[in-house]
Amino acid sequence: MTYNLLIENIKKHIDLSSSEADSICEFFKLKTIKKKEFLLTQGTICKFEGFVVKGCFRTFTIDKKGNENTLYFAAKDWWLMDIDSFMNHKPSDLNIQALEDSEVLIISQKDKETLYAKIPSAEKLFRIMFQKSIVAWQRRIIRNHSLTAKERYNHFVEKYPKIASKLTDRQASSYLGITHEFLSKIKKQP
Amino acid sequence: MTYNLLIENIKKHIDLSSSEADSICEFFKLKTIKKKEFLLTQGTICKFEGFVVKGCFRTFTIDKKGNENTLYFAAKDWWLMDIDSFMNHKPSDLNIQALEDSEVLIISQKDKETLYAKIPSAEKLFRIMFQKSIVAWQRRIIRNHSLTAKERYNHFVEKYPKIASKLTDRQASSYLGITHEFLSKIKKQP
DNA sequence: AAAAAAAGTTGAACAAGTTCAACTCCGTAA
DNA sequence: TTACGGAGTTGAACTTGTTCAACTTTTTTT
Repeated sequence: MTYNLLIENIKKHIDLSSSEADSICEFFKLKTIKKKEFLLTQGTICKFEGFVVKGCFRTFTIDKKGNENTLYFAAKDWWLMDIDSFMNHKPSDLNIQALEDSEVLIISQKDKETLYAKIPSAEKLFRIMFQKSIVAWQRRIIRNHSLTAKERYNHFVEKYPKIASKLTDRQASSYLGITHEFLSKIKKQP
Repeated sequence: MTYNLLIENIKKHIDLSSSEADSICEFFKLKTIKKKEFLLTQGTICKFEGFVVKGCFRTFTIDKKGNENTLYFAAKDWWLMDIDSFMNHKPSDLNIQALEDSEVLIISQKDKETLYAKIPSAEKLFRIMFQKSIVAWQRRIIRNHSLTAKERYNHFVEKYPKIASKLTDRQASSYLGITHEFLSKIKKQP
């Protein structure tokens, strides 16, 4: 069953009775999406939170200079949303695009509120998930400031080999914050 | 009273009865710290979470190359901690140093657990605070990738004028991810 | 008030990363 | 099969930011 992955993911963060697990799962609906299609586009309001069960996504923004900037990739077992747009009901700065045929468990904004209200441990679950997420963002800032582009590339490939293997160089470079031409040159270095 | 600032801060995030507010405040103790003293040093475990009521702090790490890297500044009305060390009871990578004589409301690791257990809305409070924090970290990543050093400097000074005015150029540059020499050159540009 | 230490400035040489243009390679649509 | 568009590669010129060293100014310590 496709909900097992979600339950296992939740159990990494908090202890959960199986009845609670089932109640949580009831709020999520499976959504199928094809390669290159968008789950969210810049300018629209993000009305969902998603958990990837199959495939891979890229979350990126296009800045004033027209450059694509990838915030993160989300493969199987990752969560997915524009947290700012979702929380504040405001137009998103982000695009979320499927890199391959994918499946996501989706919970709507409204259902998320109900989930928090009805299942007390949900607050704790997401509080802990968000804490862990902050740690990851902080580490990325430090890496961006203290490592060279080549060191960042090596770190990325070592830490996320499965995701890295699915990407074009252009996609990887937009995550690392460099041009694709420079990534090409980096990869040739000894 | 010094707890008013904390209560007002909390009310920005969730609705709170005055009895709940008082209960939360009871967990926090005032700590005074002098300029240049450390609230946390790299290698020790962060056993507290803090809320600044007076003064200003700098949270930074020293990398393998010996460079200081500032993760954030925290002035009055800001929260302060090494979230990774606090959460996982592991040695911190961060230093937290007072930039001037300061006062912080401190809650211990243990009391934080008790707070979550005894006051149900605390989970929601910190869940929401962490959400907002993630948005800020994500925006900083995007800025680091899409803006030049000069643009990042201008943004910083415009967005946090009070903090910026308290800093030496060296401290500001270590936040922006550039050398202090280059910041000096940037500031002279027209 | 003097001395010491830390912070800021400047210039020259250098390294890291970008831009642009030309070319190649590959998958896929016609 | 062709041709077309997207992805990767490469080189030359360029821009951004670093390094190091010397110097000045400000702050802190004694």
